[in-house]
Amino acid sequence: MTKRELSKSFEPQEAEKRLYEYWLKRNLFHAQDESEAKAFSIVIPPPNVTGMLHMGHALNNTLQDVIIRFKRMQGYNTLWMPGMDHAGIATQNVVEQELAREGKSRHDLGREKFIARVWEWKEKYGGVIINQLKRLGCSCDWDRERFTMDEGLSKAVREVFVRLYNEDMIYQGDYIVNWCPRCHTAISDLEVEFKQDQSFLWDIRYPFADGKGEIIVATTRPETMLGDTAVAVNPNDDRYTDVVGKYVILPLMNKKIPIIADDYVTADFGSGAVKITPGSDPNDFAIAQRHNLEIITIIDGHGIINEQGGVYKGLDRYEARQKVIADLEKGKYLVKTEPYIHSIGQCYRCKTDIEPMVSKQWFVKIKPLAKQAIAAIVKGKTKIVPGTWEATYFEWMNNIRDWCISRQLWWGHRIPVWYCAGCNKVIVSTTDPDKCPDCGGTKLRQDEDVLDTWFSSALWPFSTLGWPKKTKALKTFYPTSLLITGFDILFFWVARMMMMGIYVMKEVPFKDVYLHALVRDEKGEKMSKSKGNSIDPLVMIDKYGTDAFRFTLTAYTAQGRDVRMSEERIEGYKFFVNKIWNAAKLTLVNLEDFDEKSAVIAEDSLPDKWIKARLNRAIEEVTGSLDEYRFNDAAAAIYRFVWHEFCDWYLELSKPAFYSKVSPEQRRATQRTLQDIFKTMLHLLHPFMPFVTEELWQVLNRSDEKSIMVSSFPEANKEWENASAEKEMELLMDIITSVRNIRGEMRIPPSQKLQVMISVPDKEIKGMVDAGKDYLVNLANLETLTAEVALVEPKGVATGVIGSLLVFVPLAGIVDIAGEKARLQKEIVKVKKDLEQCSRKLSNQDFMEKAAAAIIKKEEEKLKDSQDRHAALESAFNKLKDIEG
RNA sequence: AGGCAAGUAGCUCAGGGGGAGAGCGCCAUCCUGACGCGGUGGAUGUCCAGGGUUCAAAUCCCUGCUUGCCUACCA
Repeated sequence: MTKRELSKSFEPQEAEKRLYEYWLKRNLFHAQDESEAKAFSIVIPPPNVTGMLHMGHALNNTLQDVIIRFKRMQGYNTLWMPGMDHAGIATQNVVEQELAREGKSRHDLGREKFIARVWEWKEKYGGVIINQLKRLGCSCDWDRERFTMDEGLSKAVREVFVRLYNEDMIYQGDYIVNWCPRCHTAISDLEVEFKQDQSFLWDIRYPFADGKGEIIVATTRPETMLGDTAVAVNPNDDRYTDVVGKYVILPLMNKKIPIIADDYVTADFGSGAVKITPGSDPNDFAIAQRHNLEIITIIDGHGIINEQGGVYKGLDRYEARQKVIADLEKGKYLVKTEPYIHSIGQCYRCKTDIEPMVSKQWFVKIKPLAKQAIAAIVKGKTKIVPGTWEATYFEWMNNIRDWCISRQLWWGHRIPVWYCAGCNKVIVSTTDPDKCPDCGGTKLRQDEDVLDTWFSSALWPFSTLGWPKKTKALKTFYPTSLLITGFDILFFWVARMMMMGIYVMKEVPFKDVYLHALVRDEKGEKMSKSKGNSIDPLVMIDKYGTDAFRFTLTAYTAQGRDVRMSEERIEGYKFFVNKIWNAAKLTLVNLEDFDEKSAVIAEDSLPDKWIKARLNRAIEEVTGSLDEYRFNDAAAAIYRFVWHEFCDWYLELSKPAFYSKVSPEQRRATQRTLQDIFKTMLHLLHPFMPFVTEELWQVLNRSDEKSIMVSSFPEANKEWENASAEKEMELLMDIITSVRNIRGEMRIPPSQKLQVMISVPDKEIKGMVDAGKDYLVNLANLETLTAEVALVEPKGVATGVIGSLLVFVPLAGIVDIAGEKARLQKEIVKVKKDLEQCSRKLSNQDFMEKAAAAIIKKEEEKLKDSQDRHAALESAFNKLKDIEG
């Protein structure tokens, strides 16, 4: 037998690297395309290729890895599909900035060279996050790693686009879209963030064309008046019924525009009349379509006034505002200016104010897709956890608007549409055409736009598995079992995957969706670089080790709650890792001479039986909690077991088997239990703390298995259930705690061994106490212990009451009567409160008639217990009074 | 403007119709054979407020207050 030793403490930095490589080398993260085992699969929410690991990633991926390792150990053919997202705008920005430092723009390079440059950047710097995920211990099947821009996924994108197009689900048209003047692209409604802005509301006078009177309109964007093509009022607004159909003169532009009536206008806001600028406002655009109004675009893609803006041409939109206001004032058109708070749309990427702009874009008709995606949740084909999110999902899906999928970027999936220069034929094809199918012309021009990054992400659950090829992996792992992601991308991503999955695969993309909360700082504020309150996960990992960090995240993850990360708590769990390590050290020492093969083994001792029963319960709790994605409960259950049951009690209780004289058979029995329990505990801990458990398992393990991560997850063992051992042990623990309490309260030094007497109510209990004598003596630090049925209370003792059992601790020499009286008084007050509460209930007729029988019985037992306790305490108290005289 | 969630120990949070819990912190004590990153013991609560349902409410319902978030955005 080789002697196995552990270093003084666990060294995460060194071990984590070594063990991760060990797993990789043995290919343990790999899932089989085909297997007899049931499949379990998760696709990773692909991080941006430009991304760096932040707390959100750390939480998200820790939770995934916990479930993945749990399922893998349970014997599933487990796939965690990793990969990255090409992040159109973000990545293009990064490379453009790089070019800018060289004094160049992407236009200097041209499209092809620019894209080549982005790929170059990607190879060189992209995907830092993948290595960071490895440091988190993520057991992804890296052999399968995908990228949304790789060949296979690009093919999937084209395939889906063409299918949607052919089925009339994609259309192109001139519509008003959210335009980012800095990114120079359209973005979807979801990509606009609204920010409160302190601004003004300007009232402007529009004189009637016939020279008599005027109409006042209010606006937050005076510069857009240059493109006004109407003024609108509510059709039911009596003040204006006469003027509908008349014309006003648009100030500064000196142009006649009509007054129209539309329900959109609220009569009781402002003057009840609205200027209509279809080219610069989505609502106005809708009105223009209803009324066939002229649509004039006055602001170009850079946010500069164009030739339609007359003398204001060339001015930036904000400069134009100032000049328009000045000119209106000069012309006496400005009625008033009042401070006004309103919200303004900004680009979620660069925070530039959105400029609503009419342009030619591609859209997906979303309603039919949404309908099915709603039905799938209603029917329970996909379950969202926590369920409260389902309402949010329905709300959004029911009010969904067509999805603008074209982006005026270079980096992304170029739209697979070509235009024939010869006959203007529109060719939509999965492969690049070389000639026009109609006229045979070869002068073909591909659409300039690329697709929204989320378009490719929406296909992620099947595109990563090889679709459109009918791969074995697809068959085995689709629909995936679970998706774990933050609620913040419920619409961006989850909803769109649901729609696309159902549309393309005719099956939901995942059975369960677990939405976790955001990670905030201790004060509950969102972590951000600009606020300087963000905690870098990698710094935490360096400082406290991955296991402690992961355990913290898991322990924090209660359903529907934000995670308020505090470094102190991570430190606390580092101590937990250390505790496990030290328990392992003791275990190893105690197992040193363990002759596993020996057939001569005694029956389990009481602590052995007890710890097995407790472990059983812990297994059930951890498994049950993980099955329901109750991560915090799982973490709490295992923490409690390891620290407060195994370490605090079992290791102490088993010491006599190693330090005092017991039979070799008994020693072996305890060694066997110790080994079983410790190993099982490691298995139970592994999904949360992969590294330290592997390290310890390697030392402890004697089987041929390669790694704890492919060994089996514990299952509750019926033979280990033992309610009577739990009860018996509880009695002993109560006695020990009672003695310790007296010792502590009465200031009896720990070094002083005590001679304790116990009065037991009957022979059965006496039997239990006698049987547990060694444990009591050891853990309560006693010199002698005697137990007698109905022992009369001796003089000069402190009394502990456990039901009808009395513990007498002699206050040898240092009879602190006042102290003991105070202690008893405290207890008496407590028990009196219980007593009152209890008897009040039991004397309540309504309670006796209506409460459940079990509750009444419990209440009655409680009463008796309290009465016994009370009597015992009072008697002890009175006896002290007697002594005092 | 609507919607959702939450208000429980000094802090961070579990729990969820019948005896108020954990971790950290705090106090006292202990260099007991793995662990001071430890052991042992202890103190601490108008479970946001008000009303209702119930034999019984921290828990369910209503109202209000506070906070956070989401959706929409009316010039």
